[in-house]
Amino acid sequence: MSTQKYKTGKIRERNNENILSAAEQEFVLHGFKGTSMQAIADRAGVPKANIHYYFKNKANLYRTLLQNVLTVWNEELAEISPDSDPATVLERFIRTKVRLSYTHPNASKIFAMEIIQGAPYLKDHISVDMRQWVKEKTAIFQTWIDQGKMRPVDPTHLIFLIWSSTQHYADFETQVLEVTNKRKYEEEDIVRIGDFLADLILTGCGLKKD
Amino acid sequence: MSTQKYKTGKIRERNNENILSAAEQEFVLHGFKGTSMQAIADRAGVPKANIHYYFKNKANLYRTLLQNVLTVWNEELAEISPDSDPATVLERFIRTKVRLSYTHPNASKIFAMEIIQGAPYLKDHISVDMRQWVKEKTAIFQTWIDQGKMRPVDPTHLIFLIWSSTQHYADFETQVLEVTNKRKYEEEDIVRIGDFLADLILTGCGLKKD
DNA sequence: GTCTATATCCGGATAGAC
DNA sequence: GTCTATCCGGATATAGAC
Repeated sequence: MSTQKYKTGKIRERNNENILSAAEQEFVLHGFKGTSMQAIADRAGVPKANIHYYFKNKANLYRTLLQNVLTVWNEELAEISPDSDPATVLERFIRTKVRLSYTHPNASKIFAMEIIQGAPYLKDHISVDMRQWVKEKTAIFQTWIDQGKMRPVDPTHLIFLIWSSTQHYADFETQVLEVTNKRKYEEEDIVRIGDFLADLILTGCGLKKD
Repeated sequence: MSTQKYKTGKIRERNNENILSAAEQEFVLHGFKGTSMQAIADRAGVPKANIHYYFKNKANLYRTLLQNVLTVWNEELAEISPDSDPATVLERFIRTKVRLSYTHPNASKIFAMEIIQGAPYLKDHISVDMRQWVKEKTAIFQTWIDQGKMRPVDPTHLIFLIWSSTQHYADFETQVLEVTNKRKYEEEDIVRIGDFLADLILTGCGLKKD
């Protein structure tokens, strides 16, 4: 800082972003242990030693990325109130998660691999924050069920269903694109996926007219 | 073979199984690149050099495991005929996949990580066999829709929904157990999950009475 | 703050004794 | 067929010149 030669850390900021972006891609491709600092450095276009200077070590860099994932998801997922209309809330929830799979596929993939491998860096977050989040949301779903506003489906598994079916389009992108013979998702694909999932799940919950 | 000292490869067979089982666990925990042959050897209780003697190299061992996954899935997933009852077929498909997530969680996890990382070893299988499998099944779903036997939902995305929602209980086992505050799945959990998914998806497809 | 050079250790794979 | 010893490239991390 005292010897800062450039205008207010602009270079540092850019380097930071480059490194985080490069790390994200490498961690998706090879997992935490399988990713080398050298590969991240090469992709980011900086010397390997700089990454250690910025992030201390590999685990710290990885934790920063995981934290970013959780932040994005928290910011985008609107609040749910028991007074809201169930169909509206569920549909917006589903469509938001589908869109996040489209806009932040790597975030979803890193999170998925972390969980699959036993959540060594996220176990605390899951057993505290995430459990609390699910508890609050299922309570609201349950009041709707008690009021006869929706079919009596298990609220916890409903959340798992929405999580899994939406994140699938990010995590299993390769499989989806190969099976449907596409090169990449288009805006219209995302709309159609949202249409399909909202329609089927809302119908399954007894929240559709027809 | 010529210098075989033990009864007809019994030891070799046991070693093979030990190595495969150990490798499965290590690959789930650390991914392909992140897994070391030494760790597999330690877990299997054999010298590292033996694994190279049995499987030549790491990629070969990994490919063997992937092949086992595909074999298990193919064996267990019953055939679907257009003359069958849609509700019966879909419910059996869902419950079979839920049970496979319970009985073979590591198989599902290795497959999931392989796909998330871009399917470097399975791309061919996906773009040929899997695409063909989906093509056949969606054609059958479509005839049911044309005959008015089920609601007009997109058959391809219906398959993705069933895949994602069922495999979720294997791949995201850690998250599901932490959120629901359980130590491990019990037989009754599997039945309840099957009940929930069959009920919601069949209702969503218009295949339920009430 | 940045980057080169290096220390130290671990990776996959194999040679060769048994 | 089994296992010890070893090769050698690549891993994380840091020391120290600039």
